[in-house]
Amino acid sequence: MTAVNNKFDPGHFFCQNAVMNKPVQARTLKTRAKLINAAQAVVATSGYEGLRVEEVVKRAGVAKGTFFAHFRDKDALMDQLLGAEMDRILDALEDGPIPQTPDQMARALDPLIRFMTSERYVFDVILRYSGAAGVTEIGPIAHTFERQFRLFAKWVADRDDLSPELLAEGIQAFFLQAMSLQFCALHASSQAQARLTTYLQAW
Amino acid sequence: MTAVNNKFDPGHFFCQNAVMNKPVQARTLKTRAKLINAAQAVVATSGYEGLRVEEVVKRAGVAKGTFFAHFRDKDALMDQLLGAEMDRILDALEDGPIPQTPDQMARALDPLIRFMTSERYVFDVILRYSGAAGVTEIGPIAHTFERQFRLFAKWVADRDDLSPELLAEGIQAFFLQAMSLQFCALHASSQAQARLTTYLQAW
DNA sequence: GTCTGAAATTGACCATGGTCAGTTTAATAG
DNA sequence: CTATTAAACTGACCATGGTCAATTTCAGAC
Repeated sequence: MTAVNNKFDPGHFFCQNAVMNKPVQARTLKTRAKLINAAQAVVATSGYEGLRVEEVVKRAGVAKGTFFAHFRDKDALMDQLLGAEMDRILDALEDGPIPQTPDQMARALDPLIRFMTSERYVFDVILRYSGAAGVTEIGPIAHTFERQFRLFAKWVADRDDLSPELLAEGIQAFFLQAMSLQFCALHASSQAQARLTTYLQAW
Repeated sequence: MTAVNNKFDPGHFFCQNAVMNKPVQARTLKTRAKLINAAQAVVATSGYEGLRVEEVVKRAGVAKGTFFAHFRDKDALMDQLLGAEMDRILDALEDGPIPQTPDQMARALDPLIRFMTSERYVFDVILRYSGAAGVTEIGPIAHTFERQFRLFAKWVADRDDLSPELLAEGIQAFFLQAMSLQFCALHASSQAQARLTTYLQAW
């Protein structure tokens, strides 16, 4: 978890113009990497919930203002961190075989469920960013939801009663519902995966 | 919207013990009412997004500490305000006739959809509180989700292919999905109500 | 009345995310 | 090499939610 290979696409934030090559200084990438690495180190010891911007900049050896020159706000950093982790999980998912039964589907989604519900705060941020806020920018988390959607659509491509897109949106809805209920006092007992299986059988 | 009839059940917060009658001073209720009224006044002029605790206590004429003696945190106040409003909408919904078609259902839910998606911040808080955080306390918003659930179950009580409970959970999942996509950059164009209709037809 | 303990209230203080005018650094022109 | 200029960086400062030891108010006992 610490200092993993950075697959944080460089220049994601500052690429407003695809045509003219941006004069991105090497310094910028270095600082950015320092911030991300510091953040991952903090997460490794304190969890996402315990992430403090002050701590990140202290470890990265930069000023607070620098942080906000690289990330619009703390949530934007979370977006990067969580998005990257979810991408890793989705990579593995896409490599695996296509699940055939609802039970297999729910089981395949287990790693994603575990991560997304690992902390209440994590789930909240993911939900908040699952549909990108502004039309201007679609962040890493929102992208993973697109990937999810396409993956689900692929899983049900051979069903002919409903369109794969509609079925995929349905699966996504149940997927989120199953996880939401994990945090719900009224339904805390039963597991998300089991609940998801039930939904998918009906769908 | 301003200074409506207070249906904020008094003593909801401090009733830890159902047996021994609590010595709740009249002063407490009065302060509490002042805070709620002040909050509603602020919301009426600045919206939920513009709600500031400082502003509320200033209008209520109490100190900041008093606020937090009455509400665990700012979100707890939001829970009360939003829960009360949603209860009002649900009251009207329960009075009306039972919708028969998916289209009628989606149309009936329109007032609820409008309110819940009226502000991004509102939707975020509602989602966060829809499943109460701790088992110890289930707040007003979580209660409205229970009401929703029971209402949906009543709407589909005569279907015999699946249990009303499962169907109701499904409707709730689609209901939230339809609203989430409202805020999503990738699907901003189509309306939540139309999307919900599509889901319900398939369900 | 007044004494007493519990409940309610106060406001100075803290924690933390976020801002921005000013400074430093680096790339390019001459 | 120096001047120029834009990008990157700095850190003092602000905004706002939240805390808590000290104070005030209230209700019941005498």
